[in-house]
Amino acid sequence: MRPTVNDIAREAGVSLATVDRVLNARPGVREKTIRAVNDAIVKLGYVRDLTAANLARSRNYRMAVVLPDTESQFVQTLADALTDAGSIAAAARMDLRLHRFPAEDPHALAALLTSLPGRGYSGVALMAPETPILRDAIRALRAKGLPVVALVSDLPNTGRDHFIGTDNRAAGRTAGVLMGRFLGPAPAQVLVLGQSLLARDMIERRRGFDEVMLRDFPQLDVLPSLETHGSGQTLRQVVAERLTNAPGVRGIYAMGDGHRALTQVIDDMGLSGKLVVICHELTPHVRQALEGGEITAVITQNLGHLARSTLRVLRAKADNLPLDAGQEQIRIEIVLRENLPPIPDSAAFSAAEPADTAA
Amino acid sequence: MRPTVNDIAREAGVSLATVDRVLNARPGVREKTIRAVNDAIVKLGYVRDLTAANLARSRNYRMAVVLPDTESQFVQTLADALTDAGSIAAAARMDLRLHRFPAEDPHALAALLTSLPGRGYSGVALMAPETPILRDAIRALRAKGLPVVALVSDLPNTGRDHFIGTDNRAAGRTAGVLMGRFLGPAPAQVLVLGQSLLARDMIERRRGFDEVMLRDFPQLDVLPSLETHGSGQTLRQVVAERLTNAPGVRGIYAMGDGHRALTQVIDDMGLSGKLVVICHELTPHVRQALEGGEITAVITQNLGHLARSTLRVLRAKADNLPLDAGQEQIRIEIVLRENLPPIPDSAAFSAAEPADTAA
DNA sequence: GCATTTTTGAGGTACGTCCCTCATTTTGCG
DNA sequence: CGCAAAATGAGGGACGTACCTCAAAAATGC
Repeated sequence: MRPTVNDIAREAGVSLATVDRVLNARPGVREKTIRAVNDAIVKLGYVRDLTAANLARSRNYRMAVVLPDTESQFVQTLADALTDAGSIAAAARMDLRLHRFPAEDPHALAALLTSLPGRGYSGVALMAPETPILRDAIRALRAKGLPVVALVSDLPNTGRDHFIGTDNRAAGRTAGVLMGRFLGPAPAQVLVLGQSLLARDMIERRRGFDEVMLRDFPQLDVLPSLETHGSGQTLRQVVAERLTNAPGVRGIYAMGDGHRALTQVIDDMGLSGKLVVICHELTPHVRQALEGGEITAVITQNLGHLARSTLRVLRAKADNLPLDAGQEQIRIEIVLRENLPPIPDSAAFSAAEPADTAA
Repeated sequence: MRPTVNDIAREAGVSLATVDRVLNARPGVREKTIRAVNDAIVKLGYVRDLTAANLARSRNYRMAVVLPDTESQFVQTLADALTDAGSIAAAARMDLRLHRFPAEDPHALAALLTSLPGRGYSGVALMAPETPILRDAIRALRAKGLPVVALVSDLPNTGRDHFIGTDNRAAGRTAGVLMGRFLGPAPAQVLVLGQSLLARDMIERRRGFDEVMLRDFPQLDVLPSLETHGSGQTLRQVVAERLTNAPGVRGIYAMGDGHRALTQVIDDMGLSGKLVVICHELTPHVRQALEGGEITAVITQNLGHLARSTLRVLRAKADNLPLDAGQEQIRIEIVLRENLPPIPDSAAFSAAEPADTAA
């Protein structure tokens, strides 16, 4: 049998109340007694039973997730992943609520954030570009005791409690190595596409990409970024024009969104499989293009993992508990057609229990 | 407030006892009543509180993890990851125990497995090569109600409940694409190294590798596998000999263990950075060789994830609950120097609580 | 309509921890 | 030494579910 608080009390020769005081860091216990209790804890190998602790606390975790209302597949996929993770975590007292804000309206975002503390939330996860208004709003949240977690794109100067996502500079470097090695030793030109919504991400990726290209692949000529501003129309035009006028282009690095339009141009020009195309984020479109050969490699992050990590981190922060750093690290994944993860069958339950509606 | 069983009872117009019978699939309830209760559950959005349920069940999960006693860094790293995950899961009533068996002795393994049911275990995770004796031992375990989970290397014909690891064939294919694309269009020879401990893995990797090489990179000449039998000595000799006698070798695919010896040969011959070297499993040595340039790319799986997944799956199987397929899927990861994940600082706690010895 | 079986209700205890109150003992200080 | 303050003990209710027993009610068969 596992030792319980009662065993600790007996072992330490103190009362249950004292053990409790020590365990929960309540005041009014002598240093010496604290030591005696801790010794007993170590000696018996006591581990606090989290299920019982959580029950007793009867704590609820209402968390807000705030995302831009962009209709991009990436944000949509992320939202889905978060919703999924949330519905599973509901069994552990989590109550995750998604909020969207107008992508280009920092004031609306700030207003939304300001309204959260009054609504019973005990944590916020947020994906948004960093602005001065946002910085203030986040500081205000934290001043009210709400932990704030940055999602996907870091907000380093806001004092956020944690960042959940990949190192975009390293992701750019990874894209660079793949581009360089896939293109081989012959001279060639590389097209870089970006938008500007999450400017920080784009800048960091570009920086990492250039870093590697300059250092390791001098034979490759990386053209200046083309801004697409999230418009498929613009992207198609710009890319078609470049590919026609610059026949030396053999690689495309798509840092941002708009993969659908990109795939289309490549198909239209009959270039599928003839270019090295590297992009970010494994959305359904990208998956298809990877299988179809329009896209060569994808640098991505596991959104399911990111979503679950978000919930765990929010909870740990709300309880002021330590994190398992290894588990919360979001990896930079490289996906080729050959290691495309199978689509997990969402109905792939392996249980045999009949009345599992509530389980 | 979240609805509880009491709310369900009131809503359905039945007693608490009946709700309990329905929730836990106990007999003696009319079809009609079951429906009424389930309707109330849906209507109120009731979700069983797992923390309370587990507490009430006061169920303990003593699980056995059985690994070969190979002193390879991979197995050692895996064991460490499992131990780490186990100590964290202890707070959730998990009691993970590691067992080692003599790598080449299926009888000893079978004896070990047979001894488990009598020792209070409620699940087994196992990494071992498939043999007829093992098949029988696993069947016996399952007949006694112990779920059996295969680790790293699948045991498809044993009736194991679940497999936790990567698709080795796909991993081999991935290695193949990288090798092919990294080597470029010029003809070259590729050396393949393997051992034989976990024969199934090696065969599958080789098959996947060849599949891609034949189909996509006909200019590359893949030499027959060299067996190293896990001996660094042998590996060094064999590889040195081949590299000297076959000057066309520009790539090495190391399917199995022995990275330390491999790195050494490459360094000794002054070939660091001049060959495309692809291997499996990101152990500390491999990480170092990746940074040093002796190894170009690593196909790996996240052992931390694998370990945590193992615990979750064992627990779910023990409780006969459904799995979250997406979360339990172990991905085939490609690691280059540029996306080498930082070593998670194991002391990177972000809590501020003082008396956290027991938390 | 009666006996029998099946279904339902009522109530209680347990799980391990949290958190509260009130009394009692010990300690520190003048 | 005496008094106030600090430390500790004793006890109990709560969290939400599981699981048990026994009695009562309802459905079923004849």
